[in-house]
Amino acid sequence: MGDAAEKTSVKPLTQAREVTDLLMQDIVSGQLEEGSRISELELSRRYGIGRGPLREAILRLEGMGLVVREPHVGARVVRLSRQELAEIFTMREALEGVAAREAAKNITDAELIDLGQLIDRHGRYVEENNGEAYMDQEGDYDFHYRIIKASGNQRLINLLCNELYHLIRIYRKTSKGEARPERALIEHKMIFQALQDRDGELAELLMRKHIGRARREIENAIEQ
Amino acid sequence: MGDAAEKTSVKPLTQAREVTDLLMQDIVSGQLEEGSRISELELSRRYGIGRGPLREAILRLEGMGLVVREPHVGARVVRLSRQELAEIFTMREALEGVAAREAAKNITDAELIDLGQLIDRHGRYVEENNGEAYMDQEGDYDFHYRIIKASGNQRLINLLCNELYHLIRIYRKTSKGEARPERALIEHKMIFQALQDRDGELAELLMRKHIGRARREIENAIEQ
DNA sequence: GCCCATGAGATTGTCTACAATTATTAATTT
DNA sequence: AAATTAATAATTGTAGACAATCTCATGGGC
Repeated sequence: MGDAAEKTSVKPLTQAREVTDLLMQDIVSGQLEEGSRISELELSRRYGIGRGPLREAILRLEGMGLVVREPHVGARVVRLSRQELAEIFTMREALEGVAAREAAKNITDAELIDLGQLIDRHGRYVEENNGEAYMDQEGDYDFHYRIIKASGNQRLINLLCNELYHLIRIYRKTSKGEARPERALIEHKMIFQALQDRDGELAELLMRKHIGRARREIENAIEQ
Repeated sequence: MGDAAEKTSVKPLTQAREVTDLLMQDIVSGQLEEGSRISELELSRRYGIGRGPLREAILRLEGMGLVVREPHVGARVVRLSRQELAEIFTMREALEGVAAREAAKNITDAELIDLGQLIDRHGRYVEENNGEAYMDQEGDYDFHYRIIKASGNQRLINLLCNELYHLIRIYRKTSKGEARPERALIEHKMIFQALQDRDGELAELLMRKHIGRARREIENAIEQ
């Protein structure tokens, strides 16, 4: 019961850590657009800190894949080609698949109820807005986040939610949202049913199909 | 056709990058044992550099998961519990599964021949040394590395070979090698056959079973 | 007119010093 | 004697200055 309390170490915020979050926000929100250079001097002045902490922030974001750095040249916001994005989705397919499988084992009844309500909201929204994407896809990601979290695998959660999803968010702003939200809703419902039935194998299979469809859409997109 | 040449950017080596490799070696080789503190001043003196580049090295290793840092306290070599290691193996199971699937599509005939020879060497070694683990497991990892590389998915390659495997190597030195090398050899042969047959689905299934067995051994290990 | 070399400017890499925080030790109190 | 508090030492966080490298513009040669 105390396993949650153990992790409750309130880390003191250093400038470097604060700026890491700010810089990440600027990147995933599109404020700093993909491929644009990141000047240490300029950003350190903008955030009102020295170059040291800012370099630490850049280093951290590089570790997350949001930033690409080249010696003696500098850092740039990452720019993903269609193929690289497809590679990420291939990984996501596999990882969220196991996340769904583990979630079927570990999800609590309370979490299941919440998830069901989320799907209901999603359904009403699609109905009322006649097939429009749910809240700019945020609702869709909410669904996925919850299942990932319910897996209980801390490393899986971290990789998917704190690394891959940020990368996907960068790309997402340059693309239209879910192409067929009704279809997504149906698949969500099926996955939910599998979780309710505690059928891990089916949950994994369905999740992989669900994400695989998105990957294929990316791969089939013309140009680049 | 020039896609390979594009990536051939010979990055200049900065002190920070050199020391990152040195420090990583010291960690994965066990020179710096798991859980031990990493003093910035001490290490910067040992490597003959300033604290700045050393901090960069630590930051990078933190991004790879080899080092854990706490504000105002310092960095330590990561220490994995049995459960955390099992979590990593769960991810590896999924990721190497898709790697095998992709490899079945993309592996070249030349790579297949090399892989076959590696298995033959492995087989002779096990025969001659009567069931002993093959070269302290390095041969086993060689097999896995090649399949991962053959997948062609750059991000998958990077995550598995440059992050997860280093973590596993830290743990490995405190554990005995493969428990049943004959069994591993059989499974390797089956995976190889699936790759030869270009049967991606089967390759994935076999790879997942293969790694799943290792994960279960970890989970069943007593204590901690 | 185009290509290559040279040099000024700008940016990143590194070092040193200082500030802030934590860990440790010693003294004091109950 | 044990526990608490205060002072000291050690370590990390941050800032600023200098060195090394790259970029870009200018000028010269073919």
